[in-house]
Amino acid sequence: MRITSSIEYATRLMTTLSRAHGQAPLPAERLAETDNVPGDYVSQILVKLRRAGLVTSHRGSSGGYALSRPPAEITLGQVVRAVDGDVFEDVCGKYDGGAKDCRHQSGCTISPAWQKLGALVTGYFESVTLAAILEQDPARCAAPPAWLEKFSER
Amino acid sequence: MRITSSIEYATRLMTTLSRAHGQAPLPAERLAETDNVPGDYVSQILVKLRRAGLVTSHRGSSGGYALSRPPAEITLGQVVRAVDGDVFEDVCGKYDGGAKDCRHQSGCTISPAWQKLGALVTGYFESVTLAAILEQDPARCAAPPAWLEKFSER
DNA sequence: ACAATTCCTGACCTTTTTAGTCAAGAATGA
DNA sequence: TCATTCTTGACTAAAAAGGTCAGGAATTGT
Repeated sequence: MRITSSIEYATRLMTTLSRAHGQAPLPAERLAETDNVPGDYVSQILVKLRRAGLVTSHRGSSGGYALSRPPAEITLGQVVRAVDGDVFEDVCGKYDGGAKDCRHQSGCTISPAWQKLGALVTGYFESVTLAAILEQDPARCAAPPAWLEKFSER
Repeated sequence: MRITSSIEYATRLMTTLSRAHGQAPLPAERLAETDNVPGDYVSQILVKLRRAGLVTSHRGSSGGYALSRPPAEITLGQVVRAVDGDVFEDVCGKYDGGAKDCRHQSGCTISPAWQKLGALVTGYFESVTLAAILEQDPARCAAPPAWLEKFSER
């Protein structure tokens, strides 16, 4: 389980754009330098962000990209969905090993575990805004979530 | 972000082996049928599970695979690590866009977000045992984790 | 001892995804 | 009008995922 380059790049770009919010738009090339994103790749990512309505673009000299709304109103989840489609892909219906029906075998015993994981990841992504990323204190929220224990109860 | 086929298959196999715990070992072919895992692929996965010490194998007729310890002492995390190496891969040092140093740009602003996600996912995997998967009530633990809100505080 | 059963090892292959490049064109502002 | 900047979509290379195959070694039942 991993963060793809697109997501990593996109979040870098979005945090940089957050810092520049309210100021002049930043050209793609400038963003590529600042965030160390491969030159031509950055455009592809920015296009996806624009199509998702997260950034606006302006052509011509002194053009570039800017956030379409304040950093506090953009979540990591929106960024991830913009570039990768889904935050957490559904398992059901895949890996059926040739079976016609969904073979989440044995009455779908494990399906709830994936669903909970999906909800956990999705919930996290939705709860984190760009503003929070910029402002947060890294020391906060370090404690392990106590509610997780419930799952391992006998 | 998704569950790979190896992980899905491995967890199916492990739940089936959990049900058979204490009984005669199950041959790979039998497991393949039961869990709808492609015939020759199942052996590869079982080998990894064995090398990780999660299952034992016995050759010869009436041989097969069995859990090496009770279902309550095996976590999803152990299964995932057995087949895929890591539960959550580190982002730092990757996607540096040609830069020599780790370019988690701008003083590693986003790195804490990935680390928290990693801790969340890892914590979940470690908290879930095979016994819990078999015994749990799907209705439980459905509530969204309240502590997540802390991250989005302004 | 022998044959059937079952695991073991590692090479091999195909498909999909990831990651990135490139080029021609259209809009914009100075 | 000209330099700047975004737009579009095709293209490609490398890696990972997903799966297959074959020859060999151990074990058990007879």
